[in-house]
Amino acid sequence: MAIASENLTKNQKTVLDILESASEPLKAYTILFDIQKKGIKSPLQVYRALDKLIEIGKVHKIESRNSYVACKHEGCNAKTSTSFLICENCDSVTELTGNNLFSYFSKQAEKNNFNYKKHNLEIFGLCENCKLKN
Amino acid sequence: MAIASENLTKNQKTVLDILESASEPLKAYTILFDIQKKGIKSPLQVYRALDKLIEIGKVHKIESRNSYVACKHEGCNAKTSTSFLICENCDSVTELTGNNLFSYFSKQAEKNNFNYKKHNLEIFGLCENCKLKN
DNA sequence: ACTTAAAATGTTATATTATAACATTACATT
DNA sequence: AATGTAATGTTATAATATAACATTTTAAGT
Repeated sequence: MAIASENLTKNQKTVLDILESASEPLKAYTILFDIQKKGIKSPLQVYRALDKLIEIGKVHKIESRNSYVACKHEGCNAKTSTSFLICENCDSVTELTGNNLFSYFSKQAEKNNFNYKKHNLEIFGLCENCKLKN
Repeated sequence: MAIASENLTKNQKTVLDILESASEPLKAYTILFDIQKKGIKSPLQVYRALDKLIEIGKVHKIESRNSYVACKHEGCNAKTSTSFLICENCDSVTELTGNNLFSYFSKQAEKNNFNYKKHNLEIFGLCENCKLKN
């Protein structure tokens, strides 16, 4: 059975909480420093919680920034594939959904006789807010 | 004026050479160990060469693997955006080109009122060779 | 309830990836 | 030759992530 957020362990909940209350992606050591009062003392405890949360799809990693973000989509199937819009000005991140991405990438891969399994897409630019300001 | 490969410096040439002769992406410290006989002694020398090569578009970074690959496209405009097919079995990497990716991502971004600047796409799966073997 | 296997934890140490700081050298353009 | 920019060399250190191992918690079956 899939693991729901209800039966997360203490450490996992602690890490997920801080990611969910953050408006931007957080780095592992930022998470660590922020929750040391809650009994988490070592990097490994953070990384282990992150690994689990990523595995069940509640958290995604932004590879180009070594940072982590909570998934806001209820039934997000991004356990494997992820697609983000990343603002270069304010570092905010929006997750793209929709299977059109999946089918588009499958096709691109097929053209090269490549068997698509999953993907990671990071689009950089300016978010709506920052577009207006500049 | 754009910097062509002819006027690369010694360190830059050394690093580019090893990347071009590799069949897979290489990690920075792998590069370092492989070229210590050529006078490069410190990580920083490798990273500086990589930075320059990336800047001029001769090398791209595979973010999810912290590794670097030489660009095989003559007039590659991927100084900013990159798109890869990455084989999970043999770690080989193929770079995708074509502006259809650009226009597709622009559209995806626009749907979210996001001003597209560049992207990084990593598609994971099985390359043609490994598909046949499995 | 007891057993047991799997998962999670706590802890210390260490590996891996990348940059800071600063003095020096090469080199193209005046 | 003078000058400014880029590149280099070197040492130290920052930032990111995992190894190893002993212990505890949890969940599932009997």
